Amino acid sequence: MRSRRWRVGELASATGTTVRALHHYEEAGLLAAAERTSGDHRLYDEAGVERLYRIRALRGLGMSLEEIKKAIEDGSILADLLRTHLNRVELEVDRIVRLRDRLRSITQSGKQVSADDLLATLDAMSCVERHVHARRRKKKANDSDVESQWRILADQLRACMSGGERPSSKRTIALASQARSLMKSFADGDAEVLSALARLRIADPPRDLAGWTPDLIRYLDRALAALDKHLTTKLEP
Amino acid sequence: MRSRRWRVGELASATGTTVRALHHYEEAGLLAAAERTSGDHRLYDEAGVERLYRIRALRGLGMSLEEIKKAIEDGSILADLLRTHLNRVELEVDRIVRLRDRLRSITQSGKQVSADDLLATLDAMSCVERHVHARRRKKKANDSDVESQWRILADQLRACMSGGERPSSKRTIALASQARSLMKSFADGDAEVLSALARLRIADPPRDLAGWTPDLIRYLDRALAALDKHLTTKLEP
DNA sequence: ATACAACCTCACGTCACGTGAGGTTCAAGC
DNA sequence: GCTTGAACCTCACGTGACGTGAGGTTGTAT
Repeated sequence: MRSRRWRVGELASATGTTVRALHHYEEAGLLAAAERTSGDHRLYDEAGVERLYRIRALRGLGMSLEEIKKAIEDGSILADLLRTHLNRVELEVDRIVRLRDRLRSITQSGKQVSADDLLATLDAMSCVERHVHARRRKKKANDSDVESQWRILADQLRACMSGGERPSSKRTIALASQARSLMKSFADGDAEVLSALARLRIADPPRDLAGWTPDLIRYLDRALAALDKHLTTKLEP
Repeated sequence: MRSRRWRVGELASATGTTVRALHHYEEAGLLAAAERTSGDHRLYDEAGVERLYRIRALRGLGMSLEEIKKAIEDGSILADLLRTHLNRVELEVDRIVRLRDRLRSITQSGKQVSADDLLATLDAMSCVERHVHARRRKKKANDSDVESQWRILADQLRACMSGGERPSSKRTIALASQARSLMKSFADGDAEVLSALARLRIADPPRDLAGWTPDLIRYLDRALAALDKHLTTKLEP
């Protein structure tokens, strides 16, 4: 029972990547060939194809290769990643359609193009590019600050949970709001994708920080839901 | 009559770019502030906003900053660039909708995801990213080869034009086909955008190559149109 | 005067590859 | 078996559009 195999050029061409990228992923410890021929040619299998999809999807979500490396060993379910990816693509469709509509309106109006038109167009353009920005912002700056904030937040949230406070209590909601702020700084405001990433245990809160146990994360999820409900109620026009 | 002014941070924030990028564009000779305050703060005007739009739109079309610098001094009409940009965005909408539809179909099917599904998804993903690839491919490799090919092609096409051949003659169409191949290698197959870029005198054929006069470019345009008509007639099922 | 945000220039660093060099392997055709 | 050319290998320098931080000045509000 010999399963399918792809040489590096075949895989690159079938997936629209490059041989160089596949080499690079192997060097980076992300994706090794299933085997080598006697002549040392790489042969990838179906598991490799799936792994390549994971790599490229997570990269599209703004993660660096180093982060992808960590995330990809999680044994997360492919279907979850597909859903997260789809959510992200839906957002991108919305953004680019918005830009298209703006450009259509400008080019069809026959009037002189105003500076405000161009400013708004430029802003829409940067929204389309936003995922690239998010990737590049993931630098070391203030990592220790962010980590200590997460740790403090975990302590406070655990006190609420241990003390039997409902996720919708005033205090818990305030902490959830803080958590949201921290999370926003990671993924540039895409709250919906963020919560999906959190479920994938990829995004903040960092998994390797003491205190952020699965039950605490679930508690935070419920607090975030309560926060959303609270905000919706409060903001009804 | 004092027109509007933006400080660098205001412009960056209104357009979704960064202060650093605006600094960089100034260094690169792409976009200078209209004036400076007594404290040396930059002040941009409406012409600067327009120029920033041009820069970002051309960058989105895959050009390097150096190429943008050349292109932007052409005195081309803003409306033409807006149209070209819109054409490009329409293509991008198509591509990302295709990817979204594929992801929807996979996540909703409830069946095991096959390697072929993933291969096709990865390919669709790379189509979405295609403009980034085109930018990165503009390297020195084979520039002299490409230039000589363009030169030879110009000579041959001029012979047809001077000899009074219609753009739809067999020989002219064959040359147009060759031109299309050369153009494809530049912009990764986006023929529609390519012809728009050619009209903007941005893309190939290179403007600084002897022989590619405006009348010859117009002749090529007509030959390309005749080629398209010829192909459509030939390929009718 | 003080405080803080926004600004200035300078300059090293980034990251996911691109590119080319120099060589080997593979497969098809004769 | 030999030849040819495409596909493959490893190695390693280079890339480009900024990101980031340092150290200082300017502008505005209190």
